[in-house]
Amino acid sequence: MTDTFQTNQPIYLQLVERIKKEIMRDELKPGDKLPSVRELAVQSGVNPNTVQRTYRELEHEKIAESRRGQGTFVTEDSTILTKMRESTKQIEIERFVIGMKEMGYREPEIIEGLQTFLQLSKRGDFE
Amino acid sequence: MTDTFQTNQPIYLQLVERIKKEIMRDELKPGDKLPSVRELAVQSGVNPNTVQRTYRELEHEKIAESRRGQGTFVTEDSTILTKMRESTKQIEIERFVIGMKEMGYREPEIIEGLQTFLQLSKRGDFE
Amino acid sequence: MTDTFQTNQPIYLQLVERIKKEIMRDELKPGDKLPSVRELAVQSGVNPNTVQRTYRELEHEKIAESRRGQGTFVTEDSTILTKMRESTKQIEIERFVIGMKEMGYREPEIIEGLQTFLQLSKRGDFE
Amino acid sequence: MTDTFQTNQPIYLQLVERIKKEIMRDELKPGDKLPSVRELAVQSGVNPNTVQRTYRELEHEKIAESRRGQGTFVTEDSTILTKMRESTKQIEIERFVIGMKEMGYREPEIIEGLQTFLQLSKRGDFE
DNA sequence: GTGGTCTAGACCACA
DNA sequence: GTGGTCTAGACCACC
Repeated sequence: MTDTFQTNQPIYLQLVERIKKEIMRDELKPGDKLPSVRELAVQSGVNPNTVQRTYRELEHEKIAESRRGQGTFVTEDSTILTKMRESTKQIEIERFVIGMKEMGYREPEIIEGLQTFLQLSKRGDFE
Repeated sequence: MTDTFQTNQPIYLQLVERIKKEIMRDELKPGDKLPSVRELAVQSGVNPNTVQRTYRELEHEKIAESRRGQGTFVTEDSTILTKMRESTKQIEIERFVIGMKEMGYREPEIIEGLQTFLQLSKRGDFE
Repeated sequence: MTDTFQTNQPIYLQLVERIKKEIMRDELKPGDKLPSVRELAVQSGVNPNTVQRTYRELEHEKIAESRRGQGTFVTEDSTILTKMRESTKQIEIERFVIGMKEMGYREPEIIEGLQTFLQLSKRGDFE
Repeated sequence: MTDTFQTNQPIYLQLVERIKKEIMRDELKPGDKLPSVRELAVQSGVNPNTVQRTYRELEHEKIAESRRGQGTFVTEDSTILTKMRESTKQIEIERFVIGMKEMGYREPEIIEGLQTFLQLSKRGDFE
């Protein structure tokens, strides 16, 4: 099954994001084995080098750990993972609020806009 | 005065964003003249080519128009500008919500997180 | 001029080390431009991708900064560089002492062995 | 009891180092029997193949010898062991000094840095 | 089987 | 010209 990727962001970063989110959603837990480089490459319709780079990036961020001859694993250190989830949340919120304010919206408008959107999306497109 | 730019996003896009936001905040109004390419280039400490590309992009989105020998101007057509403001808002909200949900947060948590952040930022760091 | 590399360590890391040491010896100063990827590749007789990886690693450690279309530069932030020099020194010393102690040497023997070596190397092989 | 290993160096080499150091500290003496492959494997939480390779390496360096059906033993030839101790010491010292010089430190600074470190570690963290 | 490195060569985006 | 990404394919080291 070949995945689809956006063109504006590097594939390896899109893979990083995807895996991070799987971790944050608890679909991947501390110590879990990630698919092998070659396996994910085939799965995603991507060159193994690209997956390597993905895993290397995750390792650099201490989110995963590669053991030669064994595989790549989600870190056992769950505090790193909860920190990641929390900081990603904060960054996401901050970016959103600052963006909205730079567009001239004030706080009540921001909250209202958000709630309106949530209402609409409830009976509609996605969960 | 040299501005600072992020390294991960093209400078010309950062300039586009900046100008769009000035328009959305009504600091630039329909028909207003933008600085000349050379002027903005010097001001921002950027290559004139980069500013050229910025203006080209704004033109392409019908937000600005160049008049030969006169300069570049914010479009007179204010409906385009209000549309832009509205759609940017929607996109921003949608991206935020989807991002949060992909991290496993549910709607009440999203709203709560946002309000907590607004509370904290009220007595604090930035406006 | 093709360089020679050891076989036990990846080339890209050997390049990283070399550049770090040039910085620590003040042969490269804050803000200096590094050779272009392609240039260093030719100089070192190595594939450009390998140099890319070198620069990417340096960037990850905040020691260098790449600007697309312009080049790769030693960071302007000299505190990072002095910190690097100091911590590398400490690590080197610690690794040495621990290694010697694990071999059963005691402190006076370590210092004596070092001084003997320095004496010998003074009238001899290298500076 | 599972040991911990660094990820950047092969496990079998880390085991080699560990055993060599036990010999150099006289905790293992000429003729002593090393643990069986299976025993060390379980002890260290490592694949038996990896221990095999460790012993093969030690044999190759003439530091240990395997006797079919009996086990693996530290060599009786104590001259090999003293030579190893001496050459390892020299290599360690040389690597240290060269490293420091490549960082731009001069001889007096090297000695001073070392002594400072020894002072600090005396009243402190480890023996 | 696993991950890690490297090359050759292509194409893109930016300044 | 600069850096950045990706592919194809090879070879190595480890478990």
